Amino acid sequence: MVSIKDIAQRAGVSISTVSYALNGSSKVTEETAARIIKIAEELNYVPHAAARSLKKRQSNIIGIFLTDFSGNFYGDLLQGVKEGLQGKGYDLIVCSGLQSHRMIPERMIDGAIILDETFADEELLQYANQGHKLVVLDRELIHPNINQVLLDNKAGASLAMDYLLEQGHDKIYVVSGPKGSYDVKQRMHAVEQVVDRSPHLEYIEISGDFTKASGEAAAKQIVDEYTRPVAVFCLNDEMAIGIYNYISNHTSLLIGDHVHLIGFDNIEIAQYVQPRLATIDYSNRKWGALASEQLLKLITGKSVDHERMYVTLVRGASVN
Amino acid sequence: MVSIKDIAQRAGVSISTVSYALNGSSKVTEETAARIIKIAEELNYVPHAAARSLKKRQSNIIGIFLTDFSGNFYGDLLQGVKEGLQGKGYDLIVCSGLQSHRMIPERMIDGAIILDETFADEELLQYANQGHKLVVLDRELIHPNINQVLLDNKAGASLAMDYLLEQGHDKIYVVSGPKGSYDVKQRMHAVEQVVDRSPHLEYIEISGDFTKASGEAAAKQIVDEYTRPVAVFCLNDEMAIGIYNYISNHTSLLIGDHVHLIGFDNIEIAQYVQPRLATIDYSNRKWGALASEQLLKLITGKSVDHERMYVTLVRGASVN
DNA sequence: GAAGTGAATCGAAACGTTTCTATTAGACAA
DNA sequence: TTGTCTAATAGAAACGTTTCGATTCACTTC
Repeated sequence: MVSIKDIAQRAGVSISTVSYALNGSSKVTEETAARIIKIAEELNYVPHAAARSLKKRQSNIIGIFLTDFSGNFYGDLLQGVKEGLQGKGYDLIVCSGLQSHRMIPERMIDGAIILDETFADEELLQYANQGHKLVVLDRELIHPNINQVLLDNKAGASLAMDYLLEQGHDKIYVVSGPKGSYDVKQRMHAVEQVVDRSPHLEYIEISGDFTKASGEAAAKQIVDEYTRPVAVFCLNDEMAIGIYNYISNHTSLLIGDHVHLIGFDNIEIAQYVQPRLATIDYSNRKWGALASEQLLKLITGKSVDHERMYVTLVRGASVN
Repeated sequence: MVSIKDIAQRAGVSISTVSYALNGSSKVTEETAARIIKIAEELNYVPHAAARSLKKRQSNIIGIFLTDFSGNFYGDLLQGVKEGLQGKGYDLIVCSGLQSHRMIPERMIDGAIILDETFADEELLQYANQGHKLVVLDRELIHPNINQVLLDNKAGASLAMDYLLEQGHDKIYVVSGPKGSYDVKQRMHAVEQVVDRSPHLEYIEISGDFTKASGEAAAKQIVDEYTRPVAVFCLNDEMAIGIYNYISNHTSLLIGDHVHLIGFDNIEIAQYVQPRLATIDYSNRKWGALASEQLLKLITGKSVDHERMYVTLVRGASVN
């Protein structure tokens, strides 16, 4: 592999001159610079990322961490992050899995966006204490090196509950999500608030884990207990899809008729199932863009403000 | 940041001893090793990835390159790759965009899986010539440092065409994909073969680019020309979904009735649209696993064989 | 014409590792 | 006692950069 040293030799200059020339420093004459750059191109020179980041103490890479790659969730978010980083001199890498946590302390990346339950709060705080810059999307964490862009979960859950209430229900099944999840806590909290202020309303919590399979399990329970039309609020769309699957494969009940169903996230499938799934919408793309924007501010030492992602109700024939 | 040097100082040994101890070399006494490791833990030591990979000339990271993050395509593939790498000492990063190509020549990764049209063949061959190990999923490329795991596109396209033929069609619209794409060429080639051997069959090519939008545009053309029930083969499901969108929003025609439609890829949405989209199926997860397996073989110098991904027909009410 | 100035270039140290070679100190044999 | 061997440890070079400080040399300036 050709290094700066080879170029120096061929050009008859010192390696420092080559480095300056290649980095566009004004310390070197235009003509020598041009000559050096030409030689570099001829030799097909490419800088060695590890060497450079060892010396410069930065890699110009930022990482986004996801719990897993499957699911219909991430495409637009990643696209948003990528766009937010466009032209800022940073490259994006996507990581998943416990193994990959090491990228942060091993200083392979200059900053991280976290949407990954497999990180513990303490772990993240430790990284932040070591000077790493983080943006968290799935928890609340106060630290000078951490910023957060959170969904307005409470507003979303309230919207969903109110929509079901409009239909005159007095009993609502709520299919929850992973226990530790911040989003779940927030959403459940809002559910309870709605119930508290509605005299004749009760809710039944069915525990889920945000997967389709757990949606199917929930559906089974709901169907087994079925006596009259019911309302169901799934804390995410993925589980709602599971409910569609179960209901249509194992029963003759109809969604939107016997089972009034609303989800959360507005994943793409939501608009293709019959009847259309009512849900809570927000722009994943914007979320990603906001996150990367905040992270760049953190890295460059600019002041940051805690942004919030607003949500809206998407009505659908799965309710009413 | 604490380095090996700090540990050495604190333990009263040389840095080489620390390095040996931390790497589990048998050159150092068990007790000193234990002592050093304890200190390292106390100090919260983490190796500096860049320094290590500069010296060792490898990063223990492999990268997968995708054209873009959006689309309903990649989840399972990535999951498969990740699983294939499990416990092999390599971490996975996902990259997208022209910018990120640099990861390869800058030696940030030890190998790459390519499913990304933004790489030119020559570019990849150049990398291979420089000793980089690659597995390509979207083209045919012969080189000792390149392996390929390709879809059986021809079989898939033939299956799709034959399925439509079974319904008695004598005219088939084929919505194609990006011009340069290997998969598209293969599929179109198979289409032509089927047409050649079927006396009374003609096909009309509509150019597409694998996006939903281009599916909608194709649908418009098909609808404008509509006189009697037609058959449509979309070279991927994404465009087929575009056709669903257009037909249901702008016409009173019915898919499966007036328009017999089949796609390719069996994306998740295909099973939720009404009527179910007929398509060509293969396991993305397996594809990814195979790819990573081949890449590891390439990296460790084992002999490789060119694997192939087989496909099957998924019947659906969108045809017939 | 000597001293000073500034631009261009060079040399060397440093970043944090790994690993080759050298040193040290016991253990053992003669 | 002396020498040899071995196990443990230390020292130093190297990986490919960047960057600080030093050097050179052609010009001014007085």
